[in-house]
Amino acid sequence: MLYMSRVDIQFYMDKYNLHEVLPERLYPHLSLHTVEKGEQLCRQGEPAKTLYIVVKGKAKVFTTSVEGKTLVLSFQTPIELIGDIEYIQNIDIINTVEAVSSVTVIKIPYKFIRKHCEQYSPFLMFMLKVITDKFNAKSNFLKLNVLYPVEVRLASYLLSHSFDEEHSLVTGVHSTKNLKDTANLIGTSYRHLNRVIQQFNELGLVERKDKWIQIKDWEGLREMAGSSLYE
Amino acid sequence: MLYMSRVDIQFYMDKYNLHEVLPERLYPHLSLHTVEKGEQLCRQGEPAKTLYIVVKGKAKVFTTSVEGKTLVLSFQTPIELIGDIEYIQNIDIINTVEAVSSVTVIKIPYKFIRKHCEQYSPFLMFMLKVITDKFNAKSNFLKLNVLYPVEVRLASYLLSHSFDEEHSLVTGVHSTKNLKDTANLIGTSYRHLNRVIQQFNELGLVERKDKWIQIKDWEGLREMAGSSLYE
DNA sequence: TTTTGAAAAGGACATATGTCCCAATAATTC
DNA sequence: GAATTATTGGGACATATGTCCTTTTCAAAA
Repeated sequence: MLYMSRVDIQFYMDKYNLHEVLPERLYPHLSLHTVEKGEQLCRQGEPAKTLYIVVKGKAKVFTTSVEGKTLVLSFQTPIELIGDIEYIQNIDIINTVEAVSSVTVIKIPYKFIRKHCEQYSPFLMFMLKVITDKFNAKSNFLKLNVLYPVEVRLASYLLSHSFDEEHSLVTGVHSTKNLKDTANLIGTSYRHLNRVIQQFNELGLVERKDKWIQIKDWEGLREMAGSSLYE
Repeated sequence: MLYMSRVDIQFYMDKYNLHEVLPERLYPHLSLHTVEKGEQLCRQGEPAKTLYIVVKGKAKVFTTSVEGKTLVLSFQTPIELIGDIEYIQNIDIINTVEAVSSVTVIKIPYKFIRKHCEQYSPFLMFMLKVITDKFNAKSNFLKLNVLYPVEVRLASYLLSHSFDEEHSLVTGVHSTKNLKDTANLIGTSYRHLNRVIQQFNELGLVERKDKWIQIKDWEGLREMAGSSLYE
C-alpha cells in the first residue's frame, strides 16, 4: 500500500464533496493510499481498525467458505466505503477486498471516527446513505441469485457490465479475462458458465471473439433477464 | 391495523430504551398499533411513508418475483425497523411484511423524522446499528443460500429455529405448520424440502411426528450445517 | 520454429433440484 | 356421519448444475 501526497486528498475531497460529510477536526488524520491491482485492502477474519473511502479504481469484494468456495459479492467503485459495517458492529472484517485495477483510498483509523464523527450528523447520514445503498444492492443480488437460473443471471450480468469501464461507453463487449470472477459473482461454476455462454451463442444472443464476448442481441438479452438486473 | 392506547407507548419505550434514541419532540407524533396475524404491514412496490418499530410479535419479510415466486428474507422480532431503508433511500417499499403472530409497532411518519431526527445523532446511530445488523444477517443468508446445498441450509435452519419461540426454550421440535415458508426461506421448492426432510429422517437426524419435526441428533445436524448458521 | 507448460474450453457423467401430478390425510361443510 | 374441499406428502420424470478429467488453445521459453 503506497502512501500518497497530502495535497491529493484535497482533490478527491472536492471531487466527491467529502467536505460536506467529514468534520474538519478529522482532516489531520486522513491519509491517501494506493493499492496495486491484485493487492488486498483487507482480509476476511482479521481485526478491523480502519475505514477506507474508495475514491478511485475498482475493488472486488468476496467471501470464501471454509470449503474454499468463493462468492464475489460486489465490485466497488467510488464513492464507497470499506470497513463501515465492521466499524458500527464492532466486529472482525467480514469480506476480503482486492484491487481489480489500481485503487486509491482515503484511510481513516476508527479511533478518530469515534472521537470526531459519532456526534456529527452529516457523517452519520453519509454512512446511512452508503450503507443502505449497499443493502439494496445486496437485496437485489440475493433475490436474483436465489430466485432465477444461471441464464437469467448471466443475461443480467452482461447487460450491466458490458461497457467500456474506463470511459463508461456501451460497447456490447465483455472481456473474458476474468470469467472465473464472473462465475463466482453469479454464483455458479466456471464450467456451467461456459455452458450457458455457449447456449447464448447458439441462440444468437452473443458471440465469442478471441478474448471477448460480443453482444449481438441486446433486446433478446433484456428479455431473458426480465426485470432482474444487477446493480 | 388497530390503534392502541398512548400509555402503552411508554411501556415499550422503557422496555427497549427508546428514550435514548428518539428525540422528545418526536413523542407527540408516535402512535402504537397492532396488526393481526396474517395482516400485512406494508406491500412491495407501494410508496413508503412511515417508519415502524417492531416492539412485539413476529413478522415475515418476503419478496415476490414477477413470476410469482416468493423468497422469504427474514423474520423480524423486537427491536427491528420497517421502512428504514426506504426512508434513507427515498424509494418505494422493497419487501412485503406480514404479521406471523400478532405484531405491535410504533408508527412514525417520515415527515416527522425528517423534521426532528436528521440532526439527532443518537437516532442516526440507532438506525446505523439496526441497519448494519440487518446487513450482516443478509450477508450470511446470501452466502449460505448461494454457496451451500439445501441439506446444509435445512440443517442450519432447524438448528436456529427449533426452540419454543414463546419461551425461548430449546425443545428440538419444529412445527411443520409453515413448511412452505421454510422452503421459501431456504430458497428451495416445497417438494424438495420434503425430500430432504425424508433424507434426514433416514439418516436418523430428525423424526416426523404428526405436525412436528423432532430433532434426534443435534450433533449430526451441527456437523451437516458446518460453520454456517442462519441468524 | 519447436517445445513445453499454463490457461481456457468442453465432454461425460453424477447429482441436486424443479415441475407436474396423484394419493393420502385432515379439515370443513352439509 | 357423509360428502366435499383443502392440505400435505410423495412418485415419476425433466432440467439445471456440479465434478472430474480430457482436449484445445495460447503464450512463453528454448
